Amino acid sequence: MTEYQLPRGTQDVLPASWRLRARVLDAARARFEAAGFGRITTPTFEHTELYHRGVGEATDIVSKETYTFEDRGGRSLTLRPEGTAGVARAFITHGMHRESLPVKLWYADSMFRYEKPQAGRLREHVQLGCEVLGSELATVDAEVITVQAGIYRDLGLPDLVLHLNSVGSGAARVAYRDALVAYLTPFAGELDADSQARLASNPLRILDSKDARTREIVADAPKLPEFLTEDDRAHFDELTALLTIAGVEYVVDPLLVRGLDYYTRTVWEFTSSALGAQSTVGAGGRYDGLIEALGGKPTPSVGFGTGIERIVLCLEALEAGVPDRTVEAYVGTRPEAGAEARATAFHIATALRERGRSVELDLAGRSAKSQQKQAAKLTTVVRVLVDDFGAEMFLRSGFEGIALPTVIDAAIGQVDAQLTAAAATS
RNA sequence: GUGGCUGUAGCUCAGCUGGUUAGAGUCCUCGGUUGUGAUCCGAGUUGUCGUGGGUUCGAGUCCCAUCAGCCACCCCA
Repeated sequence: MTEYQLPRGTQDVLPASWRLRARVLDAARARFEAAGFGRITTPTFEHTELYHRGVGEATDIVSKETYTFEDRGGRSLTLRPEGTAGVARAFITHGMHRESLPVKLWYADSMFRYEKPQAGRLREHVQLGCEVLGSELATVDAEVITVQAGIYRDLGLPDLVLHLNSVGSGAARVAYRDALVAYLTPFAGELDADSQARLASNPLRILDSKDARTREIVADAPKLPEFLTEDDRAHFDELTALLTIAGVEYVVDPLLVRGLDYYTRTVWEFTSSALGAQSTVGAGGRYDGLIEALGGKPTPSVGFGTGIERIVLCLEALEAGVPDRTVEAYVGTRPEAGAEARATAFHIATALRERGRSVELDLAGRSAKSQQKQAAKLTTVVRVLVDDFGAEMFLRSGFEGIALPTVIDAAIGQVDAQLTAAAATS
C-alpha cells in the first residue's frame, strides 16, 4: 500500500517526536538568548560558488555530497550543506562589520547532504548552531563552547565528551602540513587507500584515520602542537583556563582535525557513546580566514553546529515509555446523552482553555469506560463527565464522582479551582 | 561511494525443508467483572507478506532486479 515512500534519507517528524525536538529548540533558544545572541535565517539554497569557496573544493561535503541544481534562469544553486558559509555571506551582504563587534548569531535550519543514510545520518537534517563574528579573543571560543555545553546540560544528555584541539593559524598549519607530508611520503604504500589519496589533497585528515596500520604510522608522526606559534599556544591555553572557570570539562585530542577547510586554531567536537558510529553530537571551530576569503574584511570568528536528530536520539535512549502528551483535564459526555450535554461539555472545555488549562474534549463519542481509559492515558488531573442531568468531576485518587453545580460558570470555577489545588500539591 | 544484514497487520514479531481461506502479542473499538481508572474475561476492525519480474501445477517461503531501513567503513551533525 505504500504507493509513495519517503525520499531516501528524509523523515516525517510526528507529534511524538516533536515533543523532544521542541524541548531541544527551547533549551537552545534560552541559552542563546541568555548569552545575547540574535537569531538569523539565511536561504535554504545559495549560489553554488559560495560553498565551493567557503567550505572548500576538496572537502567531501562539497565535492560529493551537495544537492546542486540549475534553476530555470540557468543559475547553479546548491542546497545548504552546512550553516557557516551562509551566515558568513550574510555578514558581508549586510555590512555587519560596521556594527559593534562581535556579531553573535544563532540559527536552526535544515541542512542537505547526499550521503548514505543511517540512524543519525539523514540527507536532510536540522542543525542548530551559532556564529560569533569579529573577535579573535579566546573568551569568544570559551563563551561559544560554554553555551553549547549548557544546552546539552539543560537537556540532561548523558556521557558527553568534549574533544578539543588547536590546529593553529595559517602559517603554523602550512608548516605542519609540509612536515607531515614529508614524514608520511616514505610510508605512502602502507597507508590505507583513502589516506593515500589525502596525502595530496588534505593530509591533515590522515591523522584521524581509523585504519590500524595508518594509525601506527601516524603515532610517530610530527605532532601538531609542536608547530603552533607562541600566539596560537597562548590562545589555546587561555581557552582551556576559561573552560575550567566555566566548569566545562574537556579532553585535549592532538589528533582532532575537522573536515571543513576553513577552521583555524580552535576545533572541538562533542561525542556521545549512545550514538554508535555517528557519535558526534555537535562540533565547531574558529575560522579566522573565512570572511576574508569570501570577499569581506578580515573578521576572526567562531561557531558550532549541532544536529537536532542526534540530540533527540540521545534523549530517546534516555527516556522510553514517557507518554506522548499530557493534559490537565478531560471533559467527556455520556454517549447516551444528547446534544445539550455535548454543548455543556464543549462549554466547560473551551472555558477552561480560556483560563489557560490544557483540556482534552471527547470527540470520538466513546463509551464512558473508554473515556476514562483515555483520560488515564493522558495523565489528567481531573475528569469531567457530562450527561443530561448534570456534570460530575472525578479526581484521580477518589472513587466517587463529585457533582458539579448546575450553573455552568460555577462548575467551571470548581474544576479550575481543583486544578489549581492539585498543581499546588504536586 | 564500499561491504554486510533486514523488509509479513498502527507497533513488536512467528511463519520449518514452497502446498488448501496468512498467525501471535500489543494497540485500538465494543461489552462484562471490579464502587472511577488499572487488572481480569469475552467479541471485533486492520494486511494486495516493500515493489516489479522469473522458476513452478502451486511462492510470504526459491532466483533476479529495484526501492527503503539498519550495521560497519567513508564522511559528518
